[in-house]
Amino acid sequence: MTESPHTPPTPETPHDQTMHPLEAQRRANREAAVSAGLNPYGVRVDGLVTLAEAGSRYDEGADQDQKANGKAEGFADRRPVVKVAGRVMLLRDNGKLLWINLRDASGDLQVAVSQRDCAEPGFAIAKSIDMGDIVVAEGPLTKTKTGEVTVWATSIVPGAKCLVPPPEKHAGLSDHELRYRMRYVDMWANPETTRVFQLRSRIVSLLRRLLDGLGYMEVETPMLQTLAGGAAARPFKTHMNALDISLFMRIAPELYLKRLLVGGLPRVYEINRNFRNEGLDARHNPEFTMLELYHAFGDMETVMGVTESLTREAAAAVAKEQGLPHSGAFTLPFGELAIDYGSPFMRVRYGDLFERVLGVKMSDRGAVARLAAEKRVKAKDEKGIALDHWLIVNNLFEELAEPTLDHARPTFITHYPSAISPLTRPNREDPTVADRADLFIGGMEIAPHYTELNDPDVQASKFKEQLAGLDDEESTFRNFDEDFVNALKVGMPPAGGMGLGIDRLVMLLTNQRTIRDVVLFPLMRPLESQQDAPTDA
RNA sequence: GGGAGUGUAGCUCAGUCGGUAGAGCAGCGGCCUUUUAAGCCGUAGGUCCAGGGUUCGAGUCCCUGCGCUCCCA
Repeated sequence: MTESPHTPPTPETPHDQTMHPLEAQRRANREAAVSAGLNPYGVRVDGLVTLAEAGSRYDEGADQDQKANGKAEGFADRRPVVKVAGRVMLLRDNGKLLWINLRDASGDLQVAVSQRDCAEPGFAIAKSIDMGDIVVAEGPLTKTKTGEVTVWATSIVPGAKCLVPPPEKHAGLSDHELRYRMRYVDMWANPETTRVFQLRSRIVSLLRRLLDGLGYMEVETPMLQTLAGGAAARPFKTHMNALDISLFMRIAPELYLKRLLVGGLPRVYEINRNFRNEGLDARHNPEFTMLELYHAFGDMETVMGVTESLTREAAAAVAKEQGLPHSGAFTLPFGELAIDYGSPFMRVRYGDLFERVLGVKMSDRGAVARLAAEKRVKAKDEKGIALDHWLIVNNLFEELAEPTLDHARPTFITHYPSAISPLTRPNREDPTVADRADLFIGGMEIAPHYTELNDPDVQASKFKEQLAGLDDEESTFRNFDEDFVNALKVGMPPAGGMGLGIDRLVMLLTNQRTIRDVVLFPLMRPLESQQDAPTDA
């Protein structure tokens, strides 16, 4: 990669040999603060208000009064005085009057620095400011003749020097790679980025508040696990020196949360990171956030109700925040869709949808085989061996039936075939279908729901079946969880369980098309200069 | 894993048929006390992702690799 101010210097490339001229210039400009006796990196400042708050304190009457009578003998200026800090986004230097547009996480505000009204060294500091610097300004609020609320500075002090040239001032930072690698620039160059993460934070705290109100207790279970259970995914493996054992980053908290039901907690949830050592695309980041919850003496229906109300409440909060309708059949935009979160979520049985779209019963082996051939849906594995009937059914379902769902209506698909839900409890009335329901919104799978298996003997045999089907590679990280089966032997109450993908939910509610836009620091391939030296392990 | 696109100044982007590397913003030197992407005059800034090939000549064409983006599995 070519040398640029955006390439962090490494020990092997000292500053003085690689410094970009634009950085050198900014270092020189930094000296203005030093020679004025100020620290270019600032000091503690008390009494700051956000830029949005400062702007809202503008007093029209006091401003008019000042403009009319300001020069009169003994006139008292009643304009509110504010102290603000922000990053310099725009800078217009008219010689003896400078216009500075500041930005913070709350918004933007203009500051005027007049040689006549700003005490030294403030004016000298203002003259040395570079775009991207953080400055602190204080002064009364006024409106310019074009009507813009402005802090008329009586003092300016440095907050922090920006030695790296900021992005272009109108086009901003649009290069996706740079945006993700330098989120700390993206966040102020593109205020929309900060807004998404503010919403994400509010959504997650609302979910916690709602769950707490419903009597669920938040818990934290191991992220480092000796067995990577609870889902079918490849784990990240690490090593613990003290005990000289292998550990896995968890792929799901499920088996620990269920142990807590055995321990007597009636309703538990965890909102935390899972890690899966798999692909990386618009909907997958190797670490992602999941809300997983369990409800003792509930079932699939119980937790479906919880998911529906959590989703609706979160959507309503986002809609309200944006000044959109948030009751009745209200919607939020997602790409081209207007997703209806207000109406009751749709429900469709897997088998009914299959039959309606494909015209044959999923249990009709002959018809399914003919249909797979006709529709050219995968019916053989890599070795050319015919797939199991139910796998063909699922391929047909995922390719042809699932896409026909109305993406603008959140929909639960229920009654999955037991044959493709190996770890799930079979339905009491019809054991060929499983007590499992998946919520789909906007074409994305958001949350699976289960009536949990709590018979230790059934669980043990399902573990064994699963292990028998593993290839050599899978066998290296999957194992029989004796202790979990032992917990079930102690006795787990019947329960409903649910797992809600927080990143995908946030994507939907904030109208972002990729998971990288809702994860603050998405995983990126490291730059060569930032790679760790190879280790022995 | 497959396909498509893309990589040029700090940033955002042009670069025609293969013929001297371009613009805007940012920067630097001036002027300017009500600007809104301020304006005006002047000025500097390049490993065209990397390596190889074709050619008198490659940012441009070909090959290989790498990064990133999008789509598909």
